[in-house]
Amino acid sequence: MDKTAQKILLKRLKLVAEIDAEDEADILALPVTMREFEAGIDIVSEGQFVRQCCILIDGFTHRYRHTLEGKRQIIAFHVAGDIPDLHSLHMNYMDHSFAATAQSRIGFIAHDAVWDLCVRRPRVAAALWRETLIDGAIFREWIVGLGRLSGQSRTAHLLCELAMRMQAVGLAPDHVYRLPLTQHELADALGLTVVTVNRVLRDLRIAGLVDRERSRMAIRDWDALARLGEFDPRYLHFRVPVMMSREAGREPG
Amino acid sequence: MDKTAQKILLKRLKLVAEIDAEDEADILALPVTMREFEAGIDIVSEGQFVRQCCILIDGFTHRYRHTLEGKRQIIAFHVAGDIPDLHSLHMNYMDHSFAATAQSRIGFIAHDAVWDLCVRRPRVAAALWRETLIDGAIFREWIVGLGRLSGQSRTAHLLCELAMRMQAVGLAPDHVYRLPLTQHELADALGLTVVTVNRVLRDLRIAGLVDRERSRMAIRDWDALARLGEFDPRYLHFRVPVMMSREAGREPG
DNA sequence: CGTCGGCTTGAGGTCGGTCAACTCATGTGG
DNA sequence: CCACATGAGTTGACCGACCTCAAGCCGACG
Repeated sequence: MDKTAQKILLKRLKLVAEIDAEDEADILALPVTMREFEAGIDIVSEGQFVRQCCILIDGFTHRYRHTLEGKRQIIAFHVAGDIPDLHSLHMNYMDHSFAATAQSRIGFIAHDAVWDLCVRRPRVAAALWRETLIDGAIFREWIVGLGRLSGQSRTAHLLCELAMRMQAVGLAPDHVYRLPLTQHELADALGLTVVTVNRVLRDLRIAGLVDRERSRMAIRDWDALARLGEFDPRYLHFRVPVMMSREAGREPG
Repeated sequence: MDKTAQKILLKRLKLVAEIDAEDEADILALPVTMREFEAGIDIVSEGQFVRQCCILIDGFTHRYRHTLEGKRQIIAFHVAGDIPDLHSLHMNYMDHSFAATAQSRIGFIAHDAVWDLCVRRPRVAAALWRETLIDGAIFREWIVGLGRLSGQSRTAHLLCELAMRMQAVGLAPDHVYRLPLTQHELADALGLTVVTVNRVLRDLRIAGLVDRERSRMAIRDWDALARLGEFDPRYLHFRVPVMMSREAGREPG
């Protein structure tokens, strides 16, 4: 049996906490059901009561809500290894929706199995708890951005955040990564409109900070972009600091 | 020895999870150190590495960050019973500050003691985890508001949220509660300026929705305010639904 | 009784929204 | 192979919610 999902989960949990051999065995033994979702499809919808968690194997997903006026606000983006609805383990009413941004493979793990694991392996429980706390730390950062930063800065911040999170799972070599988002989706995450996002991206491109074509995003001047976005990666609470400035990140030799 | 802090914690945890007699005994046995803080004083500051959690006994506190421009964004408000920095149990680097809005009594509990409790009492660990998840759910709600609602709606939403959270701990009878916030602090929470907040509050008062004088906040028309703020309390994930509309909330007889 | 912090209000500016048109790449069917 | 539709991106013109600046007000307090 293919253990892709379990291995990705394991790798992620090792990134946020200490995991020993016994923990590892139990994680690898988790029963996971795989499913594929096309872009734009809801994986879990607001209002549902769920009995399983999702782990993103590959692809790109987001969480969102609509206002009564029909405006959409994207609350979070998720990349491979993320467990976007882990919170449902404790609050199984979904107060927002979770959808595939691009085609995505999702592993489903029954809450019962996760509970069981948490009871037997407190260290894993701690790691999962920590995962949800990092989720929360990212929310806080978005609040600061939405409340007090300009559209430009917010955009810069988001691009830095995604670059760093993708780099952590090996998906953003040289600050180049696949960002399968329309400008409309970016706008709904940044609290802006498509028109503004378009202009912001144009300005960032002209200033030589980023270079975007199709779903490929390239950060050309990390330091400048991070400065503009007031990006301080410590809020991501990686166990091992990740260096991103131009000078760093190259293997010695 | 006075067990005020432990009792408040116990009451709160019972609100979010099932707690049995043994759990209760261990919670009441937690060592807590009390301290008083004046309004405006940092209880924990950004950048610190902390080794204890805080529980708010009484008063009013908030969490905040500053942008490089010096603008402040308030990330959360906290009322009696809240554990504002519970996340520090797993991520002891503080990525934001935590301060007393009004004079407040705070109980400090060493992380070690909480860890110990979590290991011995998985049910309590689950309750605490759940607490942090509700914190996160509130962040999500704020993101939606900051990104996609008007200043008016955001303000209405915040006033509803605080009313309901205070009602849950018995501090908002008849939708009247103590809100010891300056308009400046409200503005920094809502992503607005003092001037705008002033005008929004005036309009809400004129429309007969709220009535505010000094630090006393009275919601006059809950239904209208909730509608304006698109306030759906399910995101607070109370175990027992709280009814707030005009018709409800009165004791029968 | 003067000062200070918070509240209130007016006048004018701006960032980002709205509306609308055009381009461009992709895909589909005749 | 072209006609056409579709969806994303791009740009201009105008508008409005909210910001900035500034002044006056009021109660608390020394």
